[in-house]
Amino acid sequence: MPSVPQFALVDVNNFYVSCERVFNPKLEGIPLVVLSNNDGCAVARSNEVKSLGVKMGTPWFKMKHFARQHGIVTYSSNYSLYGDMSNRVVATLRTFTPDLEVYSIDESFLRIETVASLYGGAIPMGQQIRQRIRQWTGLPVCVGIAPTKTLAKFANHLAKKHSAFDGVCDLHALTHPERLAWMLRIEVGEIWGIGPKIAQRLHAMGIHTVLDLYRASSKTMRAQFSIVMERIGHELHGIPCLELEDVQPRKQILSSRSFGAPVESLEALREAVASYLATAAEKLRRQQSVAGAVHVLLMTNRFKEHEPQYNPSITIPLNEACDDTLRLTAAALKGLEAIYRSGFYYKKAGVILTLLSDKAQRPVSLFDDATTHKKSEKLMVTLDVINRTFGQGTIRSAACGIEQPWAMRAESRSPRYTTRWDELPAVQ
DNA sequence: TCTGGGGTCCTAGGACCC
DNA sequence: TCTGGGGTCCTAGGACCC
Repeated sequence: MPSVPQFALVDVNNFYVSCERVFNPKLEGIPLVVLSNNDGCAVARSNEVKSLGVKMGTPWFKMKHFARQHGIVTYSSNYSLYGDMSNRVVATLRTFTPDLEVYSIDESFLRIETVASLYGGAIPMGQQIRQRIRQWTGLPVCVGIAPTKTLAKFANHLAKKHSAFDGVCDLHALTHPERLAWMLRIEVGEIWGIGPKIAQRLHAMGIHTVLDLYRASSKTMRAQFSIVMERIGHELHGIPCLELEDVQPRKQILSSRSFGAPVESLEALREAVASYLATAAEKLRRQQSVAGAVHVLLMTNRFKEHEPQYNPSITIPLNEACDDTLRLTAAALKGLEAIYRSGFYYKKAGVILTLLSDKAQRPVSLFDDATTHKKSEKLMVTLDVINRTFGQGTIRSAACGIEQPWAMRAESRSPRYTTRWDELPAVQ
């Protein structure tokens, strides 16, 4: 049995952009961006857009003119579609091995050392993964393979950026001098866990490339930075410090949105907070947790420096932890009323469910009323089933409002092709 | 006019205890 | 003039990820 671990990182290329192209092949080869919520920033860019020099996170209003000049096509984000496509990719990966960690909406880590030989080795297995995902979902992926997760991320970066790898880079297959040569070519900030701040400090210490970091003393790194950096150092040397992780229930659940236009009135804020809370509570029940407290926050527009700023927040503890939307809504609105001040233009509101615990182990308080409990239980199950079947918000509390004039902008969202019967793609 | 949303982990520092 | 030592717990803030 091989004793060296082999991690494979499978990552969809330009995920949101690729999802749009699956259902609209005319977009192939055309410069394309997908915008964040509220049509705020560019969060996904096709290769054509990347080579035009548009950076990740560029505010849309700043690039609108440039986009028109270069024929860039834009879409609002369509999370129903991306979430569903993501599930299909993961289901496809599970046909290769159950030993898998879903790391993000478009990335999964696999342990492949025990199964790679079934496919004729790691690289042929990587190629079959690419081929099968392309055939079953229409999405392009790249695969990085290495003895640690950090190196697998690095290998994936190489597979993406250098066509010589044909979409699959296995670091085991390179000689030691070849690996060092690649490390010399890549900037240290590309390494998983090295963000802009730490990259800057590393530069100041004369560490510019991955190779520089690879050669730095782990003692110095531990002293200058934290245990996280020491771990990165070990991982770069092929000593695994990170294992595949099981899905853990969230420790907090946040739901927040910027408004389509500034909001002043308490009434509108009440609707928004109630709506966000409904989303968060649905996620809470899905992971079978109960919340012990509700945190509510408001924000004014931080980019308008001349306008008065006010960013209050408050935590409302609950007498007993629960997952009931109506009771959580009451707590959230109580919090909102406590922090609301008139005379400000609010840009964003949010709720965070915290002090989460396993519902099955929920402590029963002295004042627990079994009848009320059962009713709430039934009501929430019914609510979730209806909303899952007929679409989010089909049944909601009256506090969420009807017109919702504060709702975010999404001016060019594609149809939810795979999750709504009335938006199925038509074939001509 | 227009600038996203949802997470985790680590550390430092303060409160508090004996 | 001169004011201990050792521990835990909690929180806020900062860093990172996608």
